Amino acid sequence: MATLKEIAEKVGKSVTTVSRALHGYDDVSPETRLLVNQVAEDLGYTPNINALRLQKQSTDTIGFVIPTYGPRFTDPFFTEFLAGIGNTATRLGYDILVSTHPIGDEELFSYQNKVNSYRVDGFILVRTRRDDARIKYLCNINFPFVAFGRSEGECPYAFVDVDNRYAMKMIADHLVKLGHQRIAYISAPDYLMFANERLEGLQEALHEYELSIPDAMIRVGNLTQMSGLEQSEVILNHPDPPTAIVSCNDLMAFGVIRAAQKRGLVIGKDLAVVGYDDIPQAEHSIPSLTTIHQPIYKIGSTVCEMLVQILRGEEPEVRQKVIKPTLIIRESCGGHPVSVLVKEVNS
Amino acid sequence: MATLKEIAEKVGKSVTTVSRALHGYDDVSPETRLLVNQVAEDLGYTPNINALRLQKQSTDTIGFVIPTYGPRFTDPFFTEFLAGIGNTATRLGYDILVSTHPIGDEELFSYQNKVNSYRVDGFILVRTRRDDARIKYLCNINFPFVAFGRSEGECPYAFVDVDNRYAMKMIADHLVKLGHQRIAYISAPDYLMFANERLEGLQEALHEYELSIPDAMIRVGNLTQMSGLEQSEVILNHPDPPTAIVSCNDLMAFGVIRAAQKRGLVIGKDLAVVGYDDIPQAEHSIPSLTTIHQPIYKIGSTVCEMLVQILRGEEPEVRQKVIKPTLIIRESCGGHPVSVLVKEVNS
DNA sequence: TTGAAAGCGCTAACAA
DNA sequence: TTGTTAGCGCTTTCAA
Repeated sequence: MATLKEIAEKVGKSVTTVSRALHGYDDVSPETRLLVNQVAEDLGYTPNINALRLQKQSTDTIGFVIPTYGPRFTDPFFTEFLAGIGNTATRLGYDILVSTHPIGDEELFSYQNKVNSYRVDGFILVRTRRDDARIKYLCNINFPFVAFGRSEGECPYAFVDVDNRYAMKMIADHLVKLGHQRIAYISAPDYLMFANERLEGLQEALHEYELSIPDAMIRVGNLTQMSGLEQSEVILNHPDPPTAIVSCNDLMAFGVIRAAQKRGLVIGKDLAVVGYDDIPQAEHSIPSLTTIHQPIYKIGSTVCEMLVQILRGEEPEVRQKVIKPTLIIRESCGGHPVSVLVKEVNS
Repeated sequence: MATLKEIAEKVGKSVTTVSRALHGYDDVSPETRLLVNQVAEDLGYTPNINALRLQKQSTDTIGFVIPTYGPRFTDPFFTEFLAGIGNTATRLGYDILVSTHPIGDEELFSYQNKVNSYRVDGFILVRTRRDDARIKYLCNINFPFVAFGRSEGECPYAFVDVDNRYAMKMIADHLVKLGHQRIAYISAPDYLMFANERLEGLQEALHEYELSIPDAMIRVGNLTQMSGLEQSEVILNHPDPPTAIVSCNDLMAFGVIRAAQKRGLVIGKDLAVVGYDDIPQAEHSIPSLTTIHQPIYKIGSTVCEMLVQILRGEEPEVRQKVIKPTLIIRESCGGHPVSVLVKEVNS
């Protein structure tokens, strides 16, 4: 409740002097400074953030619009990412203004509104699209942002991304080494940049082995477990079913496992399954899931740091970071661990 | 970039008149109003939110501090809850200021800081504690908030809660009906209000059947899958192990399942497992999990609505809502569904 | 070493 | 129907 004015009155000095004393300027007498600090302390003075913001025309706030798919929205990705940017933002003195918006045309309003009303100084973007209206808009008006993920188009914006092609190459190597030739893939909608990259990456990697994925073995899901289940059923119903199914995220991979188990297939023996994300339950499921690990928390934290650097006018050394993910080999593709486990479970 | 002043200059009127025209006051000539609106439109005028906030001394912003347990933080609860409050807040014209903070003493600073610097008009609290410093603080300074969950202490604050005792009664009834007598429980730290209520609820319900849980059969986990696994191992190593294990959340229940399967127990036959939360994978896991369903999205939405009502000075009809959850019976406790499934899987 | 004045963008009481 | 004035809380230039 305390304001500079109140302190000024108590101290018998002007508001200006109080302000300067509090900021440690050296053109204030030691006694005044001491007194001012004392009184400010007593009154529990904290600057009014809105006055500050109005005055300096910036908000020290970062916008983060979470793209949702529906009310039942629980992708574990977001909490971990949010923790990454949240903790970092707090550390650097920034607030995070979060809102949620279903993917779609009016999603952009959510950004425009925040820009126009001076609510935020910059944005963090996730789930980039190949043709991304958000990126185009922000680039156009030259508004600061950092994205997790690349996009098509020529705007040279700052981003952190995971090397999806490299990841798919590791998966392909692994599966081929295990003897798989008929491999299916469950992708996500084509407009999502990562879905596209992963699909292409897998195809290219298999191409090196003179293998390819038949069109019928490529299905598109919506990233939920349910949809992984549905799409893998289509695949498994095929007259010439695959021996391995790669999914572009873990949630759908669990759907695949569920579908396969439903029809009596033993994962790791009759069918190999690979996911992508390494969400916590990937480690503890039965069977545990072979998948690609991305350091989500770290990525969130890095993206946030880069943005703050940009906001502060310190151009970051690297504006485009590409991180190599790791392949985590567990039980769902077979090999030694699985056969052991299967015996245990069925005994 | 446009301000009232600019519009005023373009139109040749005063700032005041422009302001009034834009707000639809009726003491502005129709021509002026039309012109002003026209120019405002052309210039893409949006009010400067910080000026507005400074002027009316409120922020239309709701604070939400997510209590975290560590960097790897992916409780699906939070995204769903966040979607609930986020969508509702947007609809009602409020912003959500999110921050994350590890549970602990300095968690309170995060609240005090936001209050003192006028960053938010009110808070939404989750994961209430029996002795909750946040609640005490906010009650003390009479700052608006609504919580998901009750607390001990005499402050009559507004909350939404799930009837935990009722939920545990349903679980007890179900298990006893299936013939279980030796039941174990994996709880969460005692300071968490819900953990305490659920434990007491289960004990009371079993008491009606003249049953009780031996001390050795009550273990405390930290809500993660890993910890469910660890605690259930202790329980299962007991010379006289239980036939059913109830966990106070789904994540730990999955840990229990994992531990049991590791030692060759068939869930639903050798051991019944019950969770709490009904997170998405509860439905799709193998075996699927019998658990308590709470409408998290709806609760988030309701909590947000109540808070906005309070902020607007409209006292909500009910300040303390208690919701009855539902028991979702699936495969993990056995009965018909499981035996069928087990055959399928093992065939 | 200090203070007066102006200004950030907006609203509102009051006067004309 | 419109404009002047003051004020929200703060920083900063300029003058004393």
